[in-house]
Amino acid sequence: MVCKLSTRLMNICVASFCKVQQLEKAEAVIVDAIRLGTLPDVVTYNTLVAAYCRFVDLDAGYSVLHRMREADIYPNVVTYNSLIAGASNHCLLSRCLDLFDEMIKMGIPPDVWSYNTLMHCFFRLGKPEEANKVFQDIVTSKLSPCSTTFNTMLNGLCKNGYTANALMLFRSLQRHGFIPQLLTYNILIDGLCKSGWLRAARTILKELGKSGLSPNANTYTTVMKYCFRARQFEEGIEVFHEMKDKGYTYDAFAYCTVSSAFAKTGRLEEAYRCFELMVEKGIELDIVSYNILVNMYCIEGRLEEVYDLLYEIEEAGLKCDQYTHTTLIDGLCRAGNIDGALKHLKYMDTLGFDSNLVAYNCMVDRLCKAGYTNNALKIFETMEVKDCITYTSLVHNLCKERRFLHASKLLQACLNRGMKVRRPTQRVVVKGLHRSGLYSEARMLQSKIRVAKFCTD
DNA sequence: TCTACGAACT
Repeated sequence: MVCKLSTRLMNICVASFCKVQQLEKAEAVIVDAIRLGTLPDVVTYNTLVAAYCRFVDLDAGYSVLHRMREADIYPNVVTYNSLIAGASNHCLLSRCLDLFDEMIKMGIPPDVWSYNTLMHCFFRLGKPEEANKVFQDIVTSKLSPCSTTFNTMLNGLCKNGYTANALMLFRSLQRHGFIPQLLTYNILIDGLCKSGWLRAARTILKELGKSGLSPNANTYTTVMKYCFRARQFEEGIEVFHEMKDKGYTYDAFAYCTVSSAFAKTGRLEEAYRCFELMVEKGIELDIVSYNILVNMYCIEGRLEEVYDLLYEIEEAGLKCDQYTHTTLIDGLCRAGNIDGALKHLKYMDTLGFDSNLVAYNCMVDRLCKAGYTNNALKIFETMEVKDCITYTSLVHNLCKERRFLHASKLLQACLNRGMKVRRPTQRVVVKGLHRSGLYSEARMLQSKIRVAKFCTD
């Protein structure tokens, strides 16, 4: 009995250290406990597996699995779920699936948590069909779906562009007696806003108000972000004050949302003030907050100071990510230092990020805006991956230079690749072709637009 | 002891 109690106490200590990312201290607790005669159990090891997967990497989590085997402790479904989550967070789908095989071979049947995590992994990788298959499996199998199953599904549908399906699923769940949680509302409000379904988002927000639940800091931050994005500043600031009145303390998310919105609209003094408030509150800056500061310096053209800031980021033990580099590249272009931007872009290429697409797009867009369309086209030719934003920047600027035929060819290439192009962009090209007397090209483009519309509808 | 939401770059 005494031993059991001390194992529980040890586990509470280990979990507390793991929670705040102090893995060495957690390990030290275990060493001390063993010295005093208390052996770690499966819960102790599971806590470590989860922490190593979250804060280090999957292999570190896996090495704890080996340690538990050496200690003759058998992993259970929670152990594997932590590993699956680790694989999922690093987008390692094949490792996720291997772990499923491994646990089944070991006689540990996956539970609804395992499947929820797999579903989330498919959604994160942009594979909604596979995620939906997992969802259907959960619903029709003996595993009963839980609220996380539905929340994960709703979130995944929204993030993968299936907003209408998410809304339909939500209504159908409600008809079947599902009581939405605050998290469910937050997921839907953000998802609907992101897809531009502002009216539907407002309806859900109203339903949240009537549900007896109170919005939290997360809800306020989301609503605020979309007010700013829709250029409804006064409304956004109102939400900001309402959040304060309701007694919510602002966290890094709220401060970052507001200061970045101010910066984007040229209200730099207010942006800095907001950022300072965050620092005064003692909120530790993470890489996202630093990136917002980098952007503010770039907007002001304080590029020398940006380099100091990059140094400060590394000094703080953080790592510059693709946003940091992209923001700097954009800032260099904005300041007219195209050579510097190109140099940094090449440097970024060597850093091994998943994608440098946005950085390339910044280069293309800023070159176009500065009137160097041919240089932008040269960069465009070297790009392996392009998206509709790449094409749209070029098309608009070619039109500005009255190079409608070239714009039309690019627009068609874009449509042929199945990318969506905004209506105003299409109209500019068609109108330009007509005005220049290029009627047959205009007809060809219009028919391409119709076919593309038919395919996407 | 394990899963799901909000902040940054065109």
